[in-house]
Amino acid sequence: MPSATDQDRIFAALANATRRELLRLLRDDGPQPVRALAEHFAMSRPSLSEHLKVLREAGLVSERRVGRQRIYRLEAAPLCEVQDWLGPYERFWRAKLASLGELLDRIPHEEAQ
Amino acid sequence: MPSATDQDRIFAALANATRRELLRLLRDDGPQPVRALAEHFAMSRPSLSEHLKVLREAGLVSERRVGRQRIYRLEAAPLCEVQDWLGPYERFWRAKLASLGELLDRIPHEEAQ
DNA sequence: TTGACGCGTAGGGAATCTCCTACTTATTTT
DNA sequence: AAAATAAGTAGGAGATTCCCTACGCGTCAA
Repeated sequence: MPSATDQDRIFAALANATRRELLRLLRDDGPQPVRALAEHFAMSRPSLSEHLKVLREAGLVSERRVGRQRIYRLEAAPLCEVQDWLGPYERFWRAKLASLGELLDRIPHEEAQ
Repeated sequence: MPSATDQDRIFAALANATRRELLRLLRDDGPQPVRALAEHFAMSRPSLSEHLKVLREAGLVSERRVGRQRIYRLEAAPLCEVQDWLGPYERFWRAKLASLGELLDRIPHEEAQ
């Protein structure tokens, strides 16, 4: 493949449970150095560094150096792009949920008889 | 790896431009047999079949046999799950866009001077 | 029934992913 | 200055991805 698009990089970054958990930690606990993040994983620290690199290259986190630490911070902008991509599909699952709703509405009626 | 979760399968399925384009075609042009889908790609048809398999295993498409054709249809429910996953991040990019908005609001003022 | 069609599966090759254990670099502490 | 700390990089093993060609299976047409 010639070159990955931004979208490719974003979706690929999200396609891994460790990386999604990293994003969640940065969201819920705020910016943190690598060491603090690493405490939540069984994985080796260098492996985690590489996951952070993937997130960085997708624009999902940013890094700022403080002494010998590197504080990682969540950058949610690329997720906005995911949201936008999702938009045109929304009516499809709304349609599904609506017809499920109708179905569920009918059950109590029948039980009431 | 022990076993991929539903989320893993969904995000991984979306992490490929060909598969996202397949979903778009099914969304915009409705349910279609493989042959019709294949016309939009330079790729070999068997390769496309495998992409469809990945989408099927993620629950993003369903298949129904009609004669010797298999009609694929978009199933958007898993995308609803993506939407839900995105929810807790929303306030982060809203915050970013808001402060960008303030910044942009200021420019015309300064130019008006 | 023979051949063409629509589609999936098998098997394989190149590239990429995900993990590891060293090792390097930069900074802080003693 | 030496040791310790924080984190990235190098290199490699094993699994997975993504593409291909060849082939098998079921269905329809001649």
